[in-house]
Amino acid sequence: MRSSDLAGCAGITVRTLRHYHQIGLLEEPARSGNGYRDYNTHALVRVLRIRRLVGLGFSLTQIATMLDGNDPPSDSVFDALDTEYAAQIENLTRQRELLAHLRRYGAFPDLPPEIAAFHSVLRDSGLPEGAAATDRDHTLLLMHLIGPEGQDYLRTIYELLSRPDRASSVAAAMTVWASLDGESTSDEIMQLADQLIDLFLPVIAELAALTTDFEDFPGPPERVFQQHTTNYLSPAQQAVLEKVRVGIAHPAEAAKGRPLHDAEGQPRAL
Amino acid sequence: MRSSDLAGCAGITVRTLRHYHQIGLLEEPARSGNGYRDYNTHALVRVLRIRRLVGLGFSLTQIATMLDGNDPPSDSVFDALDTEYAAQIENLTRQRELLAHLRRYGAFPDLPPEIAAFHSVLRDSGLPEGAAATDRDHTLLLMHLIGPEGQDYLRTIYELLSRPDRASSVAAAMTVWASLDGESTSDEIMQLADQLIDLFLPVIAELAALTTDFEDFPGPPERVFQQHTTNYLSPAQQAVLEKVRVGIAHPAEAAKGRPLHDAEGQPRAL
DNA sequence: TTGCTCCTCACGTCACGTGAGGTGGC
DNA sequence: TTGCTCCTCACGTCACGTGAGGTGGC
Repeated sequence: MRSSDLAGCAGITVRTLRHYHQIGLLEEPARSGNGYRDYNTHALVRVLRIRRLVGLGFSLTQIATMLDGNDPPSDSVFDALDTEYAAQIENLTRQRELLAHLRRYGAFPDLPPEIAAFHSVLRDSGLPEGAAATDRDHTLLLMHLIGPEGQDYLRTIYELLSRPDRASSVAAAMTVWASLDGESTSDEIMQLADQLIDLFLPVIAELAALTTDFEDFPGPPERVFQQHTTNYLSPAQQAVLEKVRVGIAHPAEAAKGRPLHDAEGQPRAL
Repeated sequence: MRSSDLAGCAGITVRTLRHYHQIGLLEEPARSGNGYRDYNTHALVRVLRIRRLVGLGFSLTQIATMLDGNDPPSDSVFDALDTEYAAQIENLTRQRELLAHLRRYGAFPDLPPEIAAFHSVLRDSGLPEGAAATDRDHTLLLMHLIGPEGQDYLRTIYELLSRPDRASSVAAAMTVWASLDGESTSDEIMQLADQLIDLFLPVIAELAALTTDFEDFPGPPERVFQQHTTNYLSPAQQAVLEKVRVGIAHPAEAAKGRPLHDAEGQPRAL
C-alpha cells in the first residue's frame, strides 16, 4: 500500500499521515525501490485506532501514551472527557438560548440580553438610530462597570423607564439629549433637565417601593465613570447630567411647585 | 487608562489587546509622554462589544465586519451559528454515550463499540491478553473494511460466537490459535482446524436461519484482506485458516462421520 | 511528450500564550 | 539601587491545509 491507498482506506489525507510520522505517532514504513512509502496492514490498523481515538476527542499526545501503554486508560481519563463534554454541551445550550433571545428582539448581539427587550421598546417608541447606538454603548459600559450584582438594579430601571405609559416620553427626551451639542442654548439644557427629572423622580420612587433591596452591590468605579462622561458626552450633555443629578438628590430645590420629598440619596448609577 | 487597566477592566490580557491592534480590530490609542498607550472609554466599550461577540462564538473576522457595518447581522448569521451549535451538541452527546458504553465494558476505547461487549465476554471466558489484543486489531480492520453495511453481519457473528454455551470453547480455540508458530506440528494445525469448523458450522447455520438478510453488502476488498493475512498471521495460522475455509465451504469432505450439509457458500468475511 | 502520483521542505491557520531583552517611574 | 510596569519583537500552540518545486512511471 502506498500513502494514498492507506489514506483513502482510512479516510484521511496523506498530509495527516505525514503529520503522524512527524510527531512519532506512526512509524515510518519501509520504502519501495522508487522511494515511495510502502505501508502494511499493521500501519492501517494503527491509523484506524488513532482515528477512533481522535473521534472521541483525545489529543494526539494522549493517544500516543494510550497506544504505547497496553492497559486500557483509567476511569479518570474517561471522567475528564465526560465532564468536559457535559460542560461544553451546557455552554452551547446557553449560547443557543442567547442567540434565540437576541434574534427575537432584532438586537445587536453585543447588547446585554437582559437589556435587548427594553432597548427595542425604546426604538419602537421613536428613538432614532444614532441615539439608540449611543445608549447601547452607554448601557453596555454601565452594565459591565456595575458588576453582576448591580445588573438587576439597572435592568429594573430600564424596565420602569420603558413601561408603556412613559416609553414615548423617555424616547423623546433621549432623542433631544442625543442632539445636544455646542449650539444648544442654556434654555434647551434647562428644559431637558426638567423633563428628565420629571421622568426619573417617579421611577426612583417606584424603585424604592419595590420589595427587592438594591443596597448590597458596589457602585461602578467613580474614576472610570467620570472619565467616561468626559469622553462620551458633549459639554451640554454634561451640564444636563449635572442638573439632573442635583435635581434628583434634592427634588425640592429643583421643582418649584411640587410637594417636598425626603432626600432619596443619589442613585449610584446615575 | 493604560493597557493593564483596560485589560483588567474588560477581563482579558494585555496580549489579547495587542492582538486586536495587530489585526486592526481595535484602533491604536494615543500614547502618553512615556510611550505608554493611553486608552479612553470608547476603547473599553469597543472591547466589551468584541468580547460579548467572542463569547457568542463569532470569529474575530466576523466581529470586525459586524462592528464596521451598522445594521444588525442578518438572520442567516444567527442561523448558521445556531445549526452549527446544534450539530456540536448532538456530536458531543453521541461521544458521551460512546464513552459510557466503552467504560461499561472496560474496553479499549479504540474498539468499535458494538464489539466491545462481546470482546469482554471472550476475555472473561479465558482469552489471554495477547490473543485478545490481536483479535482486537483483527476485528477493527474487518469492521472497517467491510463497511457500514456489513457491520451488522460481523456483529451478529460475534454475538453468536460469544453466546454463553460456546464462549469458553471459542476462547479456548482462539487461545490455541494465538499460540501457533513455526514450532507447531501439523497435528496441532489439523486439530485446531477441526475444532474451529465444529464451532463455525452451527454458527453459519444459525446465521442462515435468521430472518435478517445479509446479502446486500459488498465484502471487504480481497486484496487488502489477503495482504492482511500474510502480514498478521504466521504460516501455521494461515494453514489453519485455509483448512477452515475449505471445511466450511464443503463440510462433507472435511468432517468424516458427520451428516451431509448443503454447501452454504463461503461466508465472505472469513 | 503529457499527465499522474509520489516526494520533501516550509509557510499558513486561529486566537492568542509565553518568554526575551530593554526602558521608565518611584 | 531594587522592584514594578510598560514596551517591542518573535517564536510556540494544535492538527493539520496548502502550495512550491522536483522526480519517477506509463
